Amino acid sequence: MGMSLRQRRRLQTARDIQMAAVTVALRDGFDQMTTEAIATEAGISTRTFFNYYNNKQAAILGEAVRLDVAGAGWFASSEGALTDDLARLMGQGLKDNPLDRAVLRKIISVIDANPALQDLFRTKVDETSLSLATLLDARLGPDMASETRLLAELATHALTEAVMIWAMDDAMTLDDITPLISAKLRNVGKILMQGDARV
Amino acid sequence: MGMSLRQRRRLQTARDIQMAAVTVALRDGFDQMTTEAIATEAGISTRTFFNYYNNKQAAILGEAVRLDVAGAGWFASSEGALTDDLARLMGQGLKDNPLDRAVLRKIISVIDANPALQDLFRTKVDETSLSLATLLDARLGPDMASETRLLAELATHALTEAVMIWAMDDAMTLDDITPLISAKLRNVGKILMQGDARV
DNA sequence: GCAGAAACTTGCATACTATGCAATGTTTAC
DNA sequence: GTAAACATTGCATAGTATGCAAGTTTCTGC
Repeated sequence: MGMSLRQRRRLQTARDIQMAAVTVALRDGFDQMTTEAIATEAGISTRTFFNYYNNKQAAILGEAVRLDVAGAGWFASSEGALTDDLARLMGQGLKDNPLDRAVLRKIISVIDANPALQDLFRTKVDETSLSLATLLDARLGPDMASETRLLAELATHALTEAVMIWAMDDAMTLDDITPLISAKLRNVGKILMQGDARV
Repeated sequence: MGMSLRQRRRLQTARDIQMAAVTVALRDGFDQMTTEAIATEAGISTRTFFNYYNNKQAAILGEAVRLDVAGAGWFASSEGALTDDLARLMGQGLKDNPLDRAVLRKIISVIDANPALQDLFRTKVDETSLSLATLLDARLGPDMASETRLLAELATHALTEAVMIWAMDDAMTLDDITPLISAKLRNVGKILMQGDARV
């Protein structure tokens, strides 16, 4: 019931290309990096490169964290604090989408050196935001539709920050991410209410 | 003290190109749109097009709203509700960067038809976020550094949503945007605190 | 006003990105 | 074992983007 040979090869090639892209980006700089260089490094033709990724950027950023919307029915009806539930939801998402710390660090290096990639990274992360908005809609009801999107983006940004911190800190485990997100969200909530008597 | 002839022409050409880009995008579809078509529509050479914009996307999205960081000293030391002050700050930014409702509507049409542009639009908006983060740092102090960025992004997203609503609703004035942003932020704050006893 | 500096437009050359198509080879399913 | 599905590749081609140099317009200081 494991993957077929074809599927395993495809996945492996996709990873090889990503590694090659990151390697070349760190070596030559992102702006100087050509698809030809990536293909050569990965041992494939440039044509094959485009069979796997639509462009260079996509090759460097991997797959986005995908939330298991189906398995998150509990979220809509939970009575817990929203910040905690959001954090739990995303913490679960991370466990379902294992990240390689070493690869992530390299990716972060490339992003740090190329601000233009930051946008693409956020865009990638915001794919998560979409499924989250659906879940929030279910929990908060239609009255809050306009705030739902803001909240979803806020939560995914918090997730991104937390993942970055985790990637850089060997002492952290994946389990430490959930409370970190929770704390971040709660702090933002507190700050937002600062000086506001209308709570 | 007015702009020189050169400056006025440059600005006008930049606007002409943007109009041309939007027109062509609506006519041919963004994916089918070529730089050559834009240049022809704008009455310039393709080479000149690239003297004004780095790429097609940039030609469609105009300049980002720029906050007047220098003139916002009041923000750091204000005692008012943070949500209100943020809204006021961004409302002021809008007045300093007058938007053309008709053009904005066309841009929104193009974006709606091309999800890929949504990311770029947000990226554009997030340029505002950077200056905002600086101001928030000054107000909240170094302890809150990690939440500052989240807050800045949240606020700029709220700004974007409010501007979209304004663009679509002729009955709204620019002055209506400030309280709208304020309300959105306050609601997000409330929702974040939902079920949280630790306030 | 006029001369020279600075800026703008353009064509041309060139490197790179990205896609379609067709040929060939590999894996899968029955 | 065979046919269908899928993967890799080369080739052709359209489009993106930049550097450079030549020609023109605008600006600056006198």
